[in-house]
Amino acid sequence: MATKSNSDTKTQALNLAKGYLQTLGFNGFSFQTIADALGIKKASLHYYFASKEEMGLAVMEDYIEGHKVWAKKVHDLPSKIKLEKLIKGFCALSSKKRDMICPVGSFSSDFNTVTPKMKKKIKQFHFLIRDWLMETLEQGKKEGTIKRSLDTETGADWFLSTLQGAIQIARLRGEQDSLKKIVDTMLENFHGK
Amino acid sequence: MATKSNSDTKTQALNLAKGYLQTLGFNGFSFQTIADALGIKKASLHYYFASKEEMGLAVMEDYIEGHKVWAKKVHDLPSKIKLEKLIKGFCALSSKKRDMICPVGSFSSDFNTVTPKMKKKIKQFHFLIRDWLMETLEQGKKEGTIKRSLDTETGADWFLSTLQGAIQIARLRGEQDSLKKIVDTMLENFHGK
DNA sequence: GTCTATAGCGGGATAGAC
DNA sequence: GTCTATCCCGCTATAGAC
Repeated sequence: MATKSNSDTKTQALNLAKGYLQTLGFNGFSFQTIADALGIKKASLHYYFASKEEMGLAVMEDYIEGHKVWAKKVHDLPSKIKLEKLIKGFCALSSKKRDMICPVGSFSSDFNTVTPKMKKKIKQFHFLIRDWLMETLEQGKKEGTIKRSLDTETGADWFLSTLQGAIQIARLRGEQDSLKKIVDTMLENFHGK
Repeated sequence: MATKSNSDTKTQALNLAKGYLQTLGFNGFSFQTIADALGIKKASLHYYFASKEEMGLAVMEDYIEGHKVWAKKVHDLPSKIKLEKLIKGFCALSSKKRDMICPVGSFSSDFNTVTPKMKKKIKQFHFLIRDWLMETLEQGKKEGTIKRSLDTETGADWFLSTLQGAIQIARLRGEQDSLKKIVDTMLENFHGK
């Protein structure tokens, strides 16, 4: 309560939007959905967000800022721990009854239906994570926990593809065991001399 | 023209639906979209498909039958070639201007918005491919092209996750180089003693 | 800041003529 | 088999009262 209230309507709406985005996709929820959850009328939401696109952009911006804050927090940790923490974040999404997928992945099918501005923001978030992953893999190579033979760029892309795909497949199946096994196997393959 | 015409309206509609599914997602196209492409009215499509759900089910059934036919065709080939052919199929989706993603992946964000029957069909298709992959990895182990140390189940899941994620990321970025590099790196990791 | 009311569109779906 | 016409619904968005 020192800085910003977490319970003001705009913040609540934003958080609800993030949840719905990751469970139903951007086209799977509406102002009505959020308004119902908040107990207000959908027209009232336009006071905070002029359009759904604007809300979508705010949501993506929130993810971007969130990652930046998180990245600072883990900055001094060893690569191995950082990667584990990133994965834990992904796995938490799909755990028991949350039924969420990765924000970037949630746009996978809707991607061709959103505005150019939205596309740009989604890409921006994707590349932010990718850059962080590349740095972290480089760090791991220096620390001797990541194979030097693994190309950093391809490694980061493979890592992201695997996580994004595995979390979707886990939800499709309604289980999380596969996700954990895939991730463990991937890490074993990335680790080494 | 011996068996079934490929140009009858129902078949054309089905093929259009498959294309739109993989580019726009299931909720991203409508009867109107297909009707426009065919040059008929949307009401006429209800003559072939009672509902959109029924059309969706027919689309998934078509993928399932298509895979079964394909699997028979490649049945006697070595594992290594089979895997390459499967991957080639995936990569062809995203190549130049097709802009498609994998059918299963196209439901990733829409999954929680479709009917139980649809969910079941999507799962059925997913497990069909997965079973085929597991068999093919086993075959590869016998033929000495796939590492024996790789758990078959986890390997198949990892393979699928990677492909599904990588093709989505390639489309997001508007390039295909990453997809090729990821796939090559994955195959290198799967191959071995 | 939240409301009611309404406009305009596009979706799925049906009835019935041709 | 394809058409017109129509229905009902949910969506985004706006205007203006409170």
